[in-house]
Amino acid sequence: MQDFPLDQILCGECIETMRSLPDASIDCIFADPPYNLQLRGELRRPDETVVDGVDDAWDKFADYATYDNFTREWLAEARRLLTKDGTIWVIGSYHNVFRLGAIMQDLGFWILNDIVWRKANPMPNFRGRRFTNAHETLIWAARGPESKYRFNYQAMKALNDDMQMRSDWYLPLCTGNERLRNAHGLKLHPTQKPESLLHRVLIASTVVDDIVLDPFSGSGTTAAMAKRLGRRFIGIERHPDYIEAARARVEAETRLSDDQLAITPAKRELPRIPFGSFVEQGALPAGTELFDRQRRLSATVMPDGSLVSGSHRGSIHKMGAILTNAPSCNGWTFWYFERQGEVLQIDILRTEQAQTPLRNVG
Amino acid sequence: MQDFPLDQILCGECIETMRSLPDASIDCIFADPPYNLQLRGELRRPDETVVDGVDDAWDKFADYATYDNFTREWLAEARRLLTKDGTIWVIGSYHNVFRLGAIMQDLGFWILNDIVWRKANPMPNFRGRRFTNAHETLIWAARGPESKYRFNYQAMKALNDDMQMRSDWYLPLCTGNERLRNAHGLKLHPTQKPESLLHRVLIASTVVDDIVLDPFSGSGTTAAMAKRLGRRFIGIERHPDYIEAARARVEAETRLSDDQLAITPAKRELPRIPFGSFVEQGALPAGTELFDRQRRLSATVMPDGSLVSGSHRGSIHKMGAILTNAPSCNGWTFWYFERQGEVLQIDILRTEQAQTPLRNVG
DNA sequence: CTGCTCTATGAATCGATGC
DNA sequence: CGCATCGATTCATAGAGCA
Repeated sequence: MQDFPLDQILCGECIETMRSLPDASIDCIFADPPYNLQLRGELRRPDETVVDGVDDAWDKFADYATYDNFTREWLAEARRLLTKDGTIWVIGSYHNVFRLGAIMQDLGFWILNDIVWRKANPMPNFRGRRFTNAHETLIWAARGPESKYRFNYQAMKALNDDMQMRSDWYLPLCTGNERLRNAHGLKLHPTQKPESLLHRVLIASTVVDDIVLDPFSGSGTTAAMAKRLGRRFIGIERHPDYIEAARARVEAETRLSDDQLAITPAKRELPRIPFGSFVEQGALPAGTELFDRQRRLSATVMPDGSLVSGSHRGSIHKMGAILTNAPSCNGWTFWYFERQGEVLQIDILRTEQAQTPLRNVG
Repeated sequence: MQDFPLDQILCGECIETMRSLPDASIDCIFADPPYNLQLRGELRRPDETVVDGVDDAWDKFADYATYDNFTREWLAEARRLLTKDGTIWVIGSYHNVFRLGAIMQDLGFWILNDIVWRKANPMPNFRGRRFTNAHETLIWAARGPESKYRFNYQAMKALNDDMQMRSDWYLPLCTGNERLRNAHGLKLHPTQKPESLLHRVLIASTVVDDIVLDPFSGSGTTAAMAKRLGRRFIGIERHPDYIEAARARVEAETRLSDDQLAITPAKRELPRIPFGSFVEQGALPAGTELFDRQRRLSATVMPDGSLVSGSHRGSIHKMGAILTNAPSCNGWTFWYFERQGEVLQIDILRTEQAQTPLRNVG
């Protein structure tokens, strides 16, 4: 893989260029494919040619078929490039998103969420004939149903005032200084995506040094945000104007420092501390009584870190499950103990330990 | 058309029963087809209670192809039944909505909007493995690109405090007293839709006496709201329990008077929470009498959130101004209503709401 | 009646690791 | 691969119950 084109915007056709990359080499894909259907009363094929004289149903179907074939081809390549546990984001509007989603399912992708980007400042509907088209849809999918995909749950929660991030995101359009412009001061690219959108996508589904591919790179928002957030990137784009602007944009971008890149870690990724170590260290000596929140159940701590209650003996988890007749139980949050007259959840021991330098484990 | 089954819930299979109806006989269709959820195991909340998921036989399909065939068949029938200028609403989630949309396009439907129903109180993601699935999608489509479809633009604008109604709608789930229950106090139907959703759909895309078809009638929300709003309806349902409950529900429903049903071109006004959203959600239902502090003036609430008094019609602000001969008026503090024998300023609705933010924007 | 706490529940594709 | 074990994880509402 010595010639793997990392941190570059490649010039070429999307499908052809993807074919030059090896299997299972990409951690995450963000794709903003052409919509190009039924705009301004004329239909366009993905290659930008105009479909003429289409007002019967057959021609329309023929045109959908052309779009579908193109879509199936690039999505199949995308799936080949993804690692086993990789995920893909595809953005679209009602013109094309239903075709995208159906083809993704047919190819074996496993949809995880559909995300609604609610635009803070959408263009109004000037003729008053429809609802203001105030959103676009992102499809987030794993390579397949068995993928152990990455989702930085705690980071998303932190981004949303410590509440679960929902599937509807309220973000402004890309305007003002963020919008790339040509020499005439006109917008360089018709559909430049806001950096905030890519920020959330990358923070949610990738980690530092992951490789991110954008097969329709355009103005380079994905590449720029990947660089800023310490991810590696590959962009594919065929228009020289866009490539030139995107390369300059990436060049001007600065990678944040490692400190700045740290996100709220998932608890399951923190070092595991066995309950027994607190018994060993005397924080919770053998013989201590534990009880549940309502103080209806109790158990005694044994020297090996197991609990005993009546004729039952087992781990903090197993004993919680047995005594409540539940299939499973998180003992850390189920059991309480008393310290200096205060009733405390045993999970507090792990929290306290994480803050003190005294660490024999992990 | 003498045997045309108006204002009835028909018992039968969806496709077969639709075949018995004549071409071009329906003005508007609302369809809530099976979602093909593909749930695998049991899901528990963090407190170990079990989530009552959708495990009914009607939602199980062998594979995508089977689901697609079913979808293509009923949608083809739906298109045959629609008048030339008729429109259809189809609701779904990411499990099925992409297949619905693509097949609709293939059949010749012309998508007008995709509407996002943002749920005010969705079920959280209990395992922290995805974004909270906090919305469902409605596809609104005309029979074809040449349809001169109906869109009550001014009514929608009036419902949204005189700003264009956007494609993202924020509405609560169907819970509490609105939810139909069986003899055991359990929910009768696993997916009963809120009345506020159908209220907005019908006010947006139909007029009084239009014929509305719901091929998956279920608990009868479409039929009930059609009756209340003076539309004619046909429901199709195959489960006897649902039919029985829906018929009783429709029977108990009252049609609003013609005065209350006239929707209007409204004028201007601004603020944060649209007055109309309280009408939609039933906090201040259409037909409610409002009056001023001294109870000298009064006006009636219309389904689109406007007020009518004598020959005057307008927003809560405009009507306050007109009736007092003032240049302007803050309708929120001018109008009062009665609730459980208590006289309350309508502004209290916003105060109550502030604790549970209900807005279409922001 | 009031105000507070407690409980129930909603269209849900909802583990990871080690033996 | 199967199986056992560890242990991570929830938000908005409505309504009941209680003081």
